[in-house]
Amino acid sequence: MRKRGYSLAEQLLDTLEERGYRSTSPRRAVANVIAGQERHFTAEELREKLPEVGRATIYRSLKILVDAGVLCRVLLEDGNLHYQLSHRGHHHHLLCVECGASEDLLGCDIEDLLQSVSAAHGFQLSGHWLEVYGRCQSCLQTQVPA
Amino acid sequence: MRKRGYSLAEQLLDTLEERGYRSTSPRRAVANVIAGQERHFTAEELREKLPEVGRATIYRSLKILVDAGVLCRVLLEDGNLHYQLSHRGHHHHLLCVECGASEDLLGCDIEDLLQSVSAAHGFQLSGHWLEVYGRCQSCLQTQVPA
DNA sequence: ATATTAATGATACCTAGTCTCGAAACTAAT
DNA sequence: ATTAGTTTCGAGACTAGGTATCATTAATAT
Repeated sequence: MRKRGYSLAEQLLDTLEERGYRSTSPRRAVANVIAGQERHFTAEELREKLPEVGRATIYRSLKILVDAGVLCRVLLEDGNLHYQLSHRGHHHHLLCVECGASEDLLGCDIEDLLQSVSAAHGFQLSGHWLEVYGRCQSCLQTQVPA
Repeated sequence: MRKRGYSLAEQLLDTLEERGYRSTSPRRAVANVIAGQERHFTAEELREKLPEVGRATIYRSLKILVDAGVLCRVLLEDGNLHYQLSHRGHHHHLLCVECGASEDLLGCDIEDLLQSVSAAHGFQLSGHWLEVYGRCQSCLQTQVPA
């Protein structure tokens, strides 16, 4: 839908502008770092990479991006909250506990299953939270190489 | 397996003793409150009910009870951590967002489903976290009574 | 009874995040 | 280009929820 050379960071900023947010230099900095992020990251990590950006601004930006749907919150097994770029729509993550890789879990029947199980209990489903932890293919292969 | 009149609070303390923990008066107080708890509760709520017990002791006790498997951590939709008595084994919760009621989700195929989905992605499953939110039967019924 | 060890509470500390507020920066209208 | 009206900013105070330290106290083993 957009011209070539249109970077991810620019996309993020455009999404914000569409929602009435101004394009400011701290937000550009945040967008650039996030766009270059290969894995999920914490607010603290973002802060370390952008020491010139105020703490409140980091948290504000994260919140805005989550609300806009371009970032999603991820709960790690240790209970820590991370963020990662979200691919369109509601989904869940497969998180590698070794290298931190994550994959989106799509096209599976979890939603339907939950719906029917809830109904069986007389519950009207309103939401759910699911994270799946494990070891990814490449970590399994490099493991015990001797 | 035990004599009659054997209360839940006593069971909790026995579980601790079996694990080498001493039976102390703060722990008895904690066990009594937890045993009488009908819903999930926060560390803070426990603290309010036991102002004579030190903060550190409250948290230490909760940790021990979670490790022992008699309590489990529950993540609410608002992101807050709660605790509730766990019925044997690994399971998930249906949590009513209106009244706070919770039911264990048992005997469903979620584990199997996750196992096969993970395998399809080349992941070796090590764990997962699932909470399901909604409205329970009785809240649905009392809703809009006019 | 005594020695040993575990557990306690007070308090200091920490992490992660929110709130406040005057200053700075962005945008739109002249 | 200036200006007016907003939004956003960062510094720093503050908060919630939890952990670490440690001298004292209490529970158990001998």
